[in-house]
Amino acid sequence: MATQRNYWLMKNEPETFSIDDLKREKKTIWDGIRNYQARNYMREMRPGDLMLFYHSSADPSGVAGVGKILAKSMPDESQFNKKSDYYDPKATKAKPIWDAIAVGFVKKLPRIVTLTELKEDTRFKDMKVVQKGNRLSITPVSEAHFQAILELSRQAQ
DNA sequence: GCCAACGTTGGC
DNA sequence: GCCAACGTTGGC
Repeated sequence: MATQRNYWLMKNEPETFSIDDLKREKKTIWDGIRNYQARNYMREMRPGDLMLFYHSSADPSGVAGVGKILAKSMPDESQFNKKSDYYDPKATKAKPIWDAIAVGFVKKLPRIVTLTELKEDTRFKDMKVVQKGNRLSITPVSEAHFQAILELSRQAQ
């Protein structure tokens, strides 16, 4: 039986790393996630899964592109690095706490599908990212929501 | 820059 | 194991 492909949404501030950066670098290691729920979602990711690259704290905030999960999650090296902002003194090589995930560039959307649009369209009312107070940087997305966002990006706003 | 939401920490 | 204090996220 074929493995089910899953879909995700991953937030990042474009000032730090944007869809254009991913396009230029082709792939990246998504690290620095320090939230257990987000980490657990990373551990569920499988090669071939697709993700919506969401620009947060941006003007405008919204979905900017698509990436592909390239490999299963691995220990996040920054947790061992005392000089890193993401250093975690509780983590050891033998017992890592945090994971990172390799993400490849797939495409930049023709235009950003903004958070405002997603909130105004009742089709997306069950999406985690539009729900009030959701700060989680990684959330699962249904295939229907994923496809609908790509379709919206092909239409003028 | 404000602040609501909410996850984490640590004293008890 | 409770919960107050604190820190962070992220839209506005």
